[in-house]
Amino acid sequence: MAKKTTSDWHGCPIRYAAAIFGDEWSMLILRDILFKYCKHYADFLNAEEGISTNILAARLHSLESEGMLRKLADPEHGARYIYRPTKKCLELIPAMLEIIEWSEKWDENTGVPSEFIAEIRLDRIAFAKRLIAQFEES
Amino acid sequence: MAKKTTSDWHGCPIRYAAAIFGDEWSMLILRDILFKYCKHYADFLNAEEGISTNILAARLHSLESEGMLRKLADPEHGARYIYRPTKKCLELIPAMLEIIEWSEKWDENTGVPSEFIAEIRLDRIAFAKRLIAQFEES
DNA sequence: CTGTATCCTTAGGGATACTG
DNA sequence: CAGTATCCCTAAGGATACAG
Repeated sequence: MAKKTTSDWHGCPIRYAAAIFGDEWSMLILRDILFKYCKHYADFLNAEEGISTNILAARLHSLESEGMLRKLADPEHGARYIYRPTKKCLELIPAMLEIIEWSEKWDENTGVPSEFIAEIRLDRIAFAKRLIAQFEES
Repeated sequence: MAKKTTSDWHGCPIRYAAAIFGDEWSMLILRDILFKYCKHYADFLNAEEGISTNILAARLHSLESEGMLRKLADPEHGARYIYRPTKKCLELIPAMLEIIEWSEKWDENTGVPSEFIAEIRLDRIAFAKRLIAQFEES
């Protein structure tokens, strides 16, 4: 099946969500941008899972065209860009937190919680608000 | 990328979730079983999106092996089976509801809410409890 | 009805080279 | 650094036939 977009596939909320992040790489990119502060192309490229560069570029374009990411010139570095979440993207955080909570409960193989989990556990709501505040001031 | 399973891919809650339902068809099957009371093979097969039979069979096996579905003999019909959600699956409902709420807000193309959305809107929490009650008595 | 099995096509995606 | 372009391969997935 070709990857659906929201213009192919709407009218049902689950289908709509599936069109935007219903594939493994998009979910991981959203994780990186929402919870790991990834900003630059290389940050995503160097994530643990090892996405390849062509796939990363395609997914970033897709997420940008779906209104999830903004691509901005990096004021500090001439030729660099930074990717930031849109409001639409940030508002996915509650859903992501529910998913995280569910996975933590059911993944028996997790073993020691990663730093990532530990940080989010500290205070989920405060964490979400901090992210949204970062957005407001940008 | 070959479809990952939770045994390939754990240690991160988002990755774990992506391995289970991080593809379009699995999300839609979960929708059908959690919110549309689909029970029989044909119910899934005849869903609006038109999944093909080989893909459906593969996804049902995958979801069953991940502990999301139980396949039971249908007491009322000799050769038929019914698919029912496990507890693990039902506990995904809060996350699904968050996703639905998010999609309803951001999908500008939805137009008139479907019966599906309307029913869930009635009372999300009561709806979820009803589903869980159905499970308990089964 | 509930699937399996098979054929076939295409898109997803890995590796890598290359460009501004 | 931040991508784009190619090559190539595999697996996802559509269509359809068939079996219990």
